[in-house]
Amino acid sequence: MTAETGPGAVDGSPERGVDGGRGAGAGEPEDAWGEVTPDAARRLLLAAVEAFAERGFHATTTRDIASRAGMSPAALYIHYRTKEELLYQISRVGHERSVRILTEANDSATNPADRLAAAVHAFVRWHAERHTTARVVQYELSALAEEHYTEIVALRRRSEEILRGILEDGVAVGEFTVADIRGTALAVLSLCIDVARWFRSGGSRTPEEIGTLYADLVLRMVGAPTGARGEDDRPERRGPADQR
Amino acid sequence: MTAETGPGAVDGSPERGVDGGRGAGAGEPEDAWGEVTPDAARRLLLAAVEAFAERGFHATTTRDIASRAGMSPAALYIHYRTKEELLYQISRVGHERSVRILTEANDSATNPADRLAAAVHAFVRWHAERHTTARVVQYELSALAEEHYTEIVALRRRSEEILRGILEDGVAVGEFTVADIRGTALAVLSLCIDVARWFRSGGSRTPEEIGTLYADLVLRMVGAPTGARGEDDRPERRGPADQR
DNA sequence: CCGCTCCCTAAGCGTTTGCTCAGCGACCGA
DNA sequence: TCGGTCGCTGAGCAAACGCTTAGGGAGCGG
Repeated sequence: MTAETGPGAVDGSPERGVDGGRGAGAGEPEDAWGEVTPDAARRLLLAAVEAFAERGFHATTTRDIASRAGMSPAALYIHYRTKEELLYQISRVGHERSVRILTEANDSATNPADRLAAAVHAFVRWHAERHTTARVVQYELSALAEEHYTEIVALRRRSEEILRGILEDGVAVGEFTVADIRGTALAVLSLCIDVARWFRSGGSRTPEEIGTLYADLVLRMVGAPTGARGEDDRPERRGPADQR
Repeated sequence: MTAETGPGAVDGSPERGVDGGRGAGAGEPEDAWGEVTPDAARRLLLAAVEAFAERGFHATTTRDIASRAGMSPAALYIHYRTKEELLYQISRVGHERSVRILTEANDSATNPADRLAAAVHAFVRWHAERHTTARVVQYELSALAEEHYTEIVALRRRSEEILRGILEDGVAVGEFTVADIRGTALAVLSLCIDVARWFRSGGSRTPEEIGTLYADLVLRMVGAPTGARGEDDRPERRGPADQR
């Protein structure tokens, strides 16, 4: 009666929630969480992301989240059953987004080198652009409840499999030279994820630039000929998504 | 009176504390913190490392730390003034160790490729071998008090400078091909550090193996010819920089 | 106008938190 | 034998925590 499963839009059918239907076309909402239905629930989610990223889940109080959203502490519990559910929604949506980014990049080309470059570029760019969200998504997993944790871990395994698949294909067709495919895939993923830890908005590099740098570094890591691909970075063009 | 600055051995002269005098020779104590003087203080430090690594600083209670060390909650405050001071000691000793590992590796050879390989190998190996400690050292910084935080950040900058220095030398003598030295140095450091996040003791790879893998990956990232693998030509063969 | 629903708040619940303090037993030089 | 120090404990304090509950006011169909 009070709050059965949190906000309807986020907890609804698997494809509803934040990122509508592959709206990559034109002006999609700048910040994620753009379509969480009760407006107050969206503000609370956004406030929680900021607070969790800044101080960590355990150091964040429900009073802090509520006041950032301009509400009383009790208002939180109208939209979410617990503080942990807030983290779970953030984590779930973020991981689904990660998997989708990798999947789309993987489908954007046929030869492994282009697929790998596109995947790393898009993945790294997301971690830099949305580093606040990504920090929570990637580094607060251990605060999830047991059931939620296992669900999220399954999504993470999907990401790892996609990346490993690209490396396997690349080795198979002779584009890559990799001795330890599984270890290298893990290292690449780790390299990309850690961007969320150190990236700051005021820095000298844009997310786009870091994406390009990292795509090049990773191609070198797998022994792909690097000089060949000059400016082939248009698997999907995007708007000027530079601000939140 | 009660506890002025914590345990004397840790807070003593800069070179005392945990890792005595370059005991690289034979059977040095397996765990770090081997020489923290009051035995109870060492047990508390060890307990804190475990607890912080497992649940994070904020989710760890002083009662949990004390009970892991087999003591009452009050005993903690005989050796440390606050819970944060425990974290500070762990962080400081860990970062000093990091800088020393990088410094020694940097001095272990003359040509940049060997220096880079040795640095990455040793740094990664430490993060895997002592992943419990390293996890606290690398991922709980934000819980430090302001004054302690700035002190630690200075140590981290030292690490970054050492690595950037190697890359600059390598580019200068033509061993490396790196467009963005600063960005690449950051990426390499990030790659190594993140080992502490995902490494588990039961895994299929030993710290030694991961160190070797990562040294190879990083040499590729900087465009250095990798001597060991495959049929690549050999400009200068690398010494046996495998041991430590 | 009524009466219902939906959001929201003020107040506060029971618990846990970091930390304190009086005191006690073991040890030790005299 | 004795007084003093050291390391530690049992009990507990004030504050902060996650979360609950009773109730109020704006909007709206009738």
